[in-house]
Amino acid sequence: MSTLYSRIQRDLALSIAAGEYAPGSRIPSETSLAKRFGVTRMTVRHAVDGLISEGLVTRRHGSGTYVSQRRQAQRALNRLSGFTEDMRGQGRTASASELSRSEVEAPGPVQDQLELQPGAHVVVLERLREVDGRPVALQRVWLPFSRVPELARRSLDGASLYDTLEQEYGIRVTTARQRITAVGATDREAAILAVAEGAPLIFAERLTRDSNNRPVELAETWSVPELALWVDLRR
Amino acid sequence: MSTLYSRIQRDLALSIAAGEYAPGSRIPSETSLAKRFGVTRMTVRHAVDGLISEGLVTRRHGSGTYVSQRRQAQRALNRLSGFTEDMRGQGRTASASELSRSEVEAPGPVQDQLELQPGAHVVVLERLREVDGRPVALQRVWLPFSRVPELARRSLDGASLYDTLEQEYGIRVTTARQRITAVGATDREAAILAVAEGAPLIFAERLTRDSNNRPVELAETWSVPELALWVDLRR
DNA sequence: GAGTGGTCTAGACCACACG
DNA sequence: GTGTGGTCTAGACCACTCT
Repeated sequence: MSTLYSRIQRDLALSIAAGEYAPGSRIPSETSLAKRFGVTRMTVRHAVDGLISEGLVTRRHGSGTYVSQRRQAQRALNRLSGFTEDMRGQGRTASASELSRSEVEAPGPVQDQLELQPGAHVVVLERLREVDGRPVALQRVWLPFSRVPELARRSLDGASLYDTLEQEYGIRVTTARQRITAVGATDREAAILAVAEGAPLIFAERLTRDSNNRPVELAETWSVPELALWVDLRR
Repeated sequence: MSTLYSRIQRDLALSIAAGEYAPGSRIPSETSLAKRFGVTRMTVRHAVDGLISEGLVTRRHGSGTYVSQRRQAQRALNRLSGFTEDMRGQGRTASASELSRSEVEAPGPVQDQLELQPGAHVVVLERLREVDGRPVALQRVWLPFSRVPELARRSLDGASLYDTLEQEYGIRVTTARQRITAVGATDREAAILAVAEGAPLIFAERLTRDSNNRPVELAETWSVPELALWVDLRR
């Protein structure tokens, strides 16, 4: 983790967040950054590549590398990342509180998507996500009980789910397929997220897989519209 | 365009498409590919980086680089493509009818996003998208008038906007940033899309750029929830 | 012309997976 | 241990932008 390029990437990201490099302005050239950090230009390029995939800067051939315009709190879709990680990258404070935690027999659709045997059990977590103190998303996560039995009992307490999966179970999530649509808030969702009943919400359903391509997690997320998603596309 | 890495990337992509490297199997190591193509490993890595962002392969540290499963679907989903093209890829019949077409002074936010001078004019197109005969999306597109003056007068008549831009104006769209959220239908949107007023809609705002990174098109799309979006993610 | 990013070389050592 | 990808060096030349 503590590679040179990732530290340079973080340093630059912090400078941008601190306003040292303003939106629309040019960051120092790759050559000068290489000199400043005492590395080669290739290493600086690797770091800047990371900033680009974060959406923080864009390159212009022959001209320079420019800080992107300020965005609202948004979730990047290009990378599979945890919620907390995402918000931190945008200079925001994210927290999570656990609403419920249980172990149940997998409902049909969940069983299908997680590729479980009939009757298999799942751990169900419900978490409320907050950004800068305001509730922004309600999340329901289904995990195969056989792979993470302890999670049925122990609270995550705001810890990153992906970190926990990796550190305690050796499960590394690598890919996901996400479906995104719009729904009207039910009375329960409205109450939890402090919006009107029927108000539009972003609904995302994500099936995450590990490095062996086995399903790890089915996550359903209801987000307020302010927490827009964004994605960069190439032709 | 004919850089070494892009040719190697294309060669490998063709080999995968031809089934020479089957899904789930390992492609040759970077060292051996470097030898085969007569380049350094860094150049091969650049090519493989491209295959990864296309979703064609995944790397596993210490193990190898493997051809992804479900590759056709991934390609279609993570690529910048037109609406008609998108629907065709899902086996559906898409059509478009033009609701309005005009030339106006760019409103402030549009001017900002398209990076226009104050007072610059834009062409505004409104189209209704239909799939299998049902209205599914209302689209409003803003284009800099100075770049596509004739579009203010001539109907597209269902022709692909991207094809028209490329063939008649030599503008090749290459990248886009898309923001996705949920909104409630206004009375006009409700009437056009045949949903209730206030019903949840998917709202996507897309800024498309050409190969010089200059803004080409700002597109706003209101879609019915049935027209969900799919995205594949990698960590 | 000067400065910027885009590509590429020819090596090196490290971290990880697997038999 | 061997082979794989991950990182990094110290240069070089080219393509593009801006003035």
